[in-house]
Parts: sequence; C-alpha cells; structure tokens
Amino acid sequence: MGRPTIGDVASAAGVTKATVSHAFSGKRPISPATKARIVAAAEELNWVPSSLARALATRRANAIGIVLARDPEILASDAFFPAFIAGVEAALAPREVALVLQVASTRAGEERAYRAMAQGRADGVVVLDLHAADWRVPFLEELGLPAVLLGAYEDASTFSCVRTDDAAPVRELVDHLLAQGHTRIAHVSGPMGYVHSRVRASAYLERTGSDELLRQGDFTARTGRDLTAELLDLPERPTAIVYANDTMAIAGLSYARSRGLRIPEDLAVAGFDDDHLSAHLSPPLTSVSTDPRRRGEVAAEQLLLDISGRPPRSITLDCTRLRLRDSTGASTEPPHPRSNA
Amino acid sequence: MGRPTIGDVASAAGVTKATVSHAFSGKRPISPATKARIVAAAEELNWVPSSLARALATRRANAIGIVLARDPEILASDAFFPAFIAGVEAALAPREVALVLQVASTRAGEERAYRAMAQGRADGVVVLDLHAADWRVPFLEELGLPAVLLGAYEDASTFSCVRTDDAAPVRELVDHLLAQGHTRIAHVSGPMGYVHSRVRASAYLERTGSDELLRQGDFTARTGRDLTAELLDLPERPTAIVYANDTMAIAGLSYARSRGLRIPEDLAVAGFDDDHLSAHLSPPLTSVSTDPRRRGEVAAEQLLLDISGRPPRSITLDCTRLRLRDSTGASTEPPHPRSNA
DNA sequence: TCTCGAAAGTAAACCGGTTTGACAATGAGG
DNA sequence: CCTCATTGTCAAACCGGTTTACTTTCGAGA
Repeated sequence: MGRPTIGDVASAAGVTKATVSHAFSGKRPISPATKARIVAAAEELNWVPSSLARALATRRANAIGIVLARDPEILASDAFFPAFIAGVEAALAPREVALVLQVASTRAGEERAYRAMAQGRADGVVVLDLHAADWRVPFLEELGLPAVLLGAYEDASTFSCVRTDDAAPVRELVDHLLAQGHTRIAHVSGPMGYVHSRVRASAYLERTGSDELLRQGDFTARTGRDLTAELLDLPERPTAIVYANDTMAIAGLSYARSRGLRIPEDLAVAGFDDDHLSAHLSPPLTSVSTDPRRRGEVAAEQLLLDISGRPPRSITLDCTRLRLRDSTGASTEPPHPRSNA
Repeated sequence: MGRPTIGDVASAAGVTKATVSHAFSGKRPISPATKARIVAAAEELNWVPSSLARALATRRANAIGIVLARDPEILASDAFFPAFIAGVEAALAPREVALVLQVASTRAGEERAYRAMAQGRADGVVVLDLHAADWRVPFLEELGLPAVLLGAYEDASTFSCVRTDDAAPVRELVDHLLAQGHTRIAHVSGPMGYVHSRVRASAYLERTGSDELLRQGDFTARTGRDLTAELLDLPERPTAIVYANDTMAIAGLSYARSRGLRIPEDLAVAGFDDDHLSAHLSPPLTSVSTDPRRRGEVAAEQLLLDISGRPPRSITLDCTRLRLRDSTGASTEPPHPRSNA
C-alpha cells in the first residue's frame, strides 16, 4: 500500500474525511476529544496531506514560478541569478511555498512553460529580463496569471513591478570620471533589447552626450574582451570604460592589462552588479551593487500579496550603490589621458 | 468562467472526456475524423491539460526537486550552484519536466520539504552536499522517493550516485607545489562534515603527511581571510596555501597582498571550483575546474531514468581538471605584465 | 415546556484529469 | 450464416483532498 491518505486517517480515527480535513484546517469547530484522536491517528500513520490533491481542490499550487529565457550557459556565469533566487527563497521558505523553475530557449517553449505554470504548477510568476515592449506582459494578462515584473516597465497597470534606479549610479560614476579629467569615456552595454541595458546606456549617453564610444555587448566575458580590443584600437582610445556588468569588465580589464596598460593609470575600468569577487580583485573593481537578494525577496513578497488578491502596486527600491574602488583610481591621482602611440 | 477543462473540449467536440483523453494520449485508437474534431476543439478553446489534475490521476508530478540545506547567504555567493542548476535544467527542459526548489534552514524544515516533494510535488530529488553518514539517505529510502546523490557515498545500493574524483587534482596540485620546492604547504578546507571537503583534505594530507598547516574554513570569504591571517602569523609561515574553494582563495590572496606579500613569489595560492572569474584575476588563480554544469545534467538524466523504473547505478565522471595559472607560479596561460615594472 | 441556534459531524459533490469495463458496430475467418 | 476479434466510444470509478448542504444533539432563553 502506498502513502496513507486522508481516508486512512479518517477510518483510523473513526470519523469521515470531512472531519479530518476540518480538524486540520480549523474551518469548522471540532471537539477537542475528536481532534485529539485525529491528530493521534495522523501522527501514527505518518500522514501529511498530498499537496497535489490539495492544490487541485483549492486551485492553489502553493508555489510560484520563474521561467528563464536565458541560455543555460549565461545562467551559469551570472552573479545576479543565485543571489536573486536566494532572496526569493528567503521570502518563500517560512510560508512553505515552493519555487518552480523552468528554462525555455524558444518562444514557443516559453509560452508552454507559462501555460503550465498557469494550469496549476504555480500561483504566480516573477518575470525577469524585461524587454522594451515585452510580449510576456500581454500574454500573462490574457493568461490571468499574477505576475511581478522586475525592472522598469512603462505600462504596468495590471502587474506589480519592482524597480530600482539603475541610472543614478551610472550618472554618478560618469560624473566621477569626468571630474577626474577623463574626456573619452566608453561604454560596453548589454543587449539593447533589455530594459535594464537601455537604462544604463542612456544614463551614460545623458552624461557624455555622444554614442561614439558606445558598444553593444551581451554580458559575456567574450564580448567584454572583444569590444575592449575594438575600443583600444581606436586612433584616439578611451581612457575609461564603463561596462554593463562585472563579467565584461573583468574580461576587459584583464585584456587591457595584457596589452600593457596599467589600471587605472592608463585606463579606468568600472563594472556593474558588484560580483562578490570584484572587491577582491587587484585592483579592486569599481562597480554598482544592486542587492539582487533584496530585490528577490521584495518581488516574491509582493507576488504573494498579489496572489492573495491585493491590488498590484509598483515598488521602487533604493538599493543601487556606486562602489568606488581602485580600478577607477578612486583613491589615487587623477589619470593622465594619453592617446595611442 | 475559468480556464477551459477537458469537459469543455469534450462537449465542444461532441464526445466524452474519455475520448478526448485517449485522443491525446493515444492509449486507445480513435478514428481520424473524431480525433480531428477534438484537436480542432482543443485548439479553438485554447485548452491545455491541467498538469495538476494529470499529476493527481497519474501520480506523476513531472517535476524533480532539490532541497537546499544551505543558508541563502551562502547560496548567493556560490559559483557551483547556478552552473549546476543550468545543467539540471538542460536535461529537464526538452522533456518538459520542471524543477522545484526549496530551501530549508532547519532539519525539521528539510524533512517537511522532502515529504512535500514525496507527496506529489516531485517524482524524485537530487541530493547535494552529502555528509559522511547523511541522515537524508535512510530518510529518503523510507519515504520511497527516488534520489540521485551527488558526490561520493559509501553505501549507495538503493540510490544512484554521481561521483567525481576530487582527490586526484588535489594530489596533482600538491605534487606540483612540492616539485617547485615548497615545503610548507597549507590547506584551508571546507567544513569537515561534508564528504567533498573531507575528500579534498585527505588528498592533501596524503601528500603532505601532516595536518599541522590544515585549517577548517566554511567556504566563505570571511574564513578565507581569517584563516590566512592565522597561517601567515605562524612563526614559520607557509609558502603555499591550497584552499577548498575559489572564494576563500581569492579572499586569502587579497589579504596576503595587503600584508605586502607578492603572489606567487612570496606565497603560492590555489583554489578549487574554478570560478568563471578566476582565470581573469591578476595573477590568474590556479584552481580545479569541476564542470558543475555537466554534473547537473548527468544527475538529472540519471534521476529521470531512476524514476522511470531503471535500477539505480553509480556513475563516475571524469571532469575534474587542474588549471595551473600564475598564482602558483607556473602558468600554461600567458602572464600579465606587472604594473610599474 | 417549547423553540431556536450553535456545535459537531456526516454524506456527497467537486476539482480536472486518467483508466477500466462494457458495449455496439464492423469486418474477417470458418 | 454464425462466430469472434477488433475498433471506436461511452459511462463510471478513481486519484486525495476541500467544501457545501444537511442532520443530530444539546443547552439557553422565553
């Protein structure tokens, strides 16, 4: 015989299924004596209600979902993700809500995954890596699946939204570099499809006023290296490079060094995301910490509220901080910009 | 009205639920004409079977679970985890199996989580971070939940097991250091409760023959730093330190530098796990790559086999590789020029 | 003494699928 | 022409819970 069911407990306690159910949910008064018998029987049989059956009956999965559109490869080398998940789990664990993860590489697969979530796998989803006019927003609306969008999204009336001000620290960073006398400041962005890439890039453009030294990368070490090479090969090379994440920054820094440039004297370098190792590099890497853990926690928390029926709301977190470190010469002399030999 | 059900499709197509079910599962022959009507109706109504109801009826969740005993904080700064998950997902995605994640900080919470998995959340679990005599093994046996154990486990008759040889690259590394003339080689291990920590430490002991310079850390940057301080304060300090992971190694390296030691001239340093940034540090960090992605893929693959009824088996992967880099003074990669040389 | 309401429980419907047993219609074999 | 196997479909039971409607009992208030 398989796992004990509520029926087994009921007959062991000499009552019906309904009584057992009520005894545990407390939705109906149950006499102390009966309740004690039921609890004892459940204990004895080692019974725990099947979350599946419960979910079917109550239309509540007690789980929230995340569908990852990212390539597993990128996922593997991303500092944001594990910290974010940790935050989500921190919010979920005390409530015994599970997290369902599914990756999908094609749009069709993504749709299937979201449909599966809607059909009972999850009560709501957290949506990451928003695009400018993201198809998932209307899609999820139609599906009627509660969702929390991470990052800025213009028309977020139907869904809650957890935002951060990514632009401010970038402006602050560029201003800092300008104040140090840098005139040729480059930016290696992420894919412009992403809202967050675009926000960072436009903060950069707002300050520098030109996209001459703007290059589009894809967050991998590879493009960090290649685009750095491209920038350093310019007739008048930049004296500072701001990267859209730490992985690209570190790859770029490492490449610049291999060409004999000193950091930060010959080239100032800054990243974004503040990987936990960045402070330990030499030179330590200037970056922007974004507290992904907190964002995960807040997003999950809000999603649970949305699921319980509260109206969606937009939360703006103040959790981006510029971390000035040696790679931008924060604590050294202003650099002497030179052009290529 | 909510999502369409199989009943809606059935009446739309003028048949019964059973016929619809058979049309899709193919378990009974259905005439082409009827099948076409059913498919059309399903298409029309945008119906997709509820995974919940299906799971209840078939006792198959179509999901596998991972219960993380780690503190969310450690999870956040761990290079192993995201890559492992990526591998698991790579195996799961094409089969439309979901991954259910749950963290639990207490033993009771862990047990609850595994019970919940067994009751329908998941068809099997992957068990990480094995301890020497892990309570989870008999527990899961009793629960009757298929499982794949990651890492060495002596008595793995009932469960499949995915192993790697962590000892070989450590031996190789220590031999390399000995060959370079180092005589005082230290080791900062992980918590000795973990099988993998113990394996690495005993490979170290096997070669050095003494535990005088062995210190037990906990994989965090903090203990990496503190234990390095302790080792460097010894009257006769070590000339090389082997850390059980890269995070501790980088923290240690950084600390040693702050005390004015040159790496690798004054102190050779090596890590374990080969964080994706380690090759980009300066000096690049010698480490051991362990291919967590592949391990995740193989573990998930095997778990699916176990679930489908195949007998458990033990797989040993050959995927640990020593990556010699500048931090131990002998590099297969081109060195970076020293600044201000 | 009679009535009414709350308390404690029961029986059955329901959630949305799958699976099994029954049965009519069809066609092949003897 | 009769039998038997096969095909296609239906009706109902089932998975393991929750929830609703209904019954019985008991004590308090009039």
